[in-house]
Amino acid sequence: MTKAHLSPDGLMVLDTPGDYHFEEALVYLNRSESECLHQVEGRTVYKALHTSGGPVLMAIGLDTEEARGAVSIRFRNGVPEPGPREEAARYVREWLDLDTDIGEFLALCASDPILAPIADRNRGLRLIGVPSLLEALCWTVAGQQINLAFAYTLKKRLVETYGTRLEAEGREWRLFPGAQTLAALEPSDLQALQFTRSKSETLLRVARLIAGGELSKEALLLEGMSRAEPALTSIKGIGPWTANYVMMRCLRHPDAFPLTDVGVHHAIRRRLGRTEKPSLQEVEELSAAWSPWRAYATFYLWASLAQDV
DNA sequence: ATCCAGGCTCCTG
DNA sequence: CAGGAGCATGGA
Repeated sequence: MTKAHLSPDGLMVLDTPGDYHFEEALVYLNRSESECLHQVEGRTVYKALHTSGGPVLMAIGLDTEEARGAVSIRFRNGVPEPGPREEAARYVREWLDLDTDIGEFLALCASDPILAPIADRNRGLRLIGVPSLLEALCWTVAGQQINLAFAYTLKKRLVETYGTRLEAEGREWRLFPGAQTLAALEPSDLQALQFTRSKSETLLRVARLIAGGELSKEALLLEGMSRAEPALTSIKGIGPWTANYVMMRCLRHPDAFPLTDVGVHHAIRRRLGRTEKPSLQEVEELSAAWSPWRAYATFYLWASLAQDV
């Protein structure tokens, strides 16, 4: 990965894998009308981000005319200093998964009866992440045992009530609330947004751990994935599904696997042409063949849910 | 209306 | 330890 630099006209072009599947990345990013932390317009994704130099608004191009075959960034509320610029570029690289060689995964898919047709149709799709640990945990806890539409509604309420905003281009852009802000709340504040009592307590627990420095992405990554899972599930309200979801989308462990995920079960059922969902034991057996790429298998299965494969 | 949704905790037996 | 109820609400 080479260092991204700013062209004289203000465009930052990021090295992008030659096989990157821009279209499906855009489809995934644009899957909910209620998404409030970024907005897709054509091949451009607008996203506000906190940096050490303050919030920035990015227009992120995915294979646009001004940067074919690449991901590019144009800053829309003033050009930040080199430091914050690099932070923004790093965020985008991680978010859009620009640095993973998925050759091995695709080879594995080729001989897998469940994944082969999905990989065929989505070849080159990368795992869109959630780089912020707080945001990833909040999103995942919010999404426990409810449909995705309602999960987006909850997230939107949380962001609109407690998040920060950035004014640019004549409108307001939302940023996820900071850990300190959430840590100062009471469970009833979140219950008012229709989080369940249990989810409210879990979110505040997580926010306080992060705000107090007892839980951090850096430490989890440093300790390694075999310790990250028990570290996460030791937090009340965070079970194996949530831990693996976060390991998959935030910690970027390529083999994380949310075994009990109903989306995964549904996708497998469809691929097998069944009417009944597979048993957990069957999911375990099938997914064993996807190791050490089970997180990518999961993401591809999710993508297939919105498609006719 | 009824069932299920990108689960987790707690309580049985 | 495995199995099941309760949670709490929105969509289809």
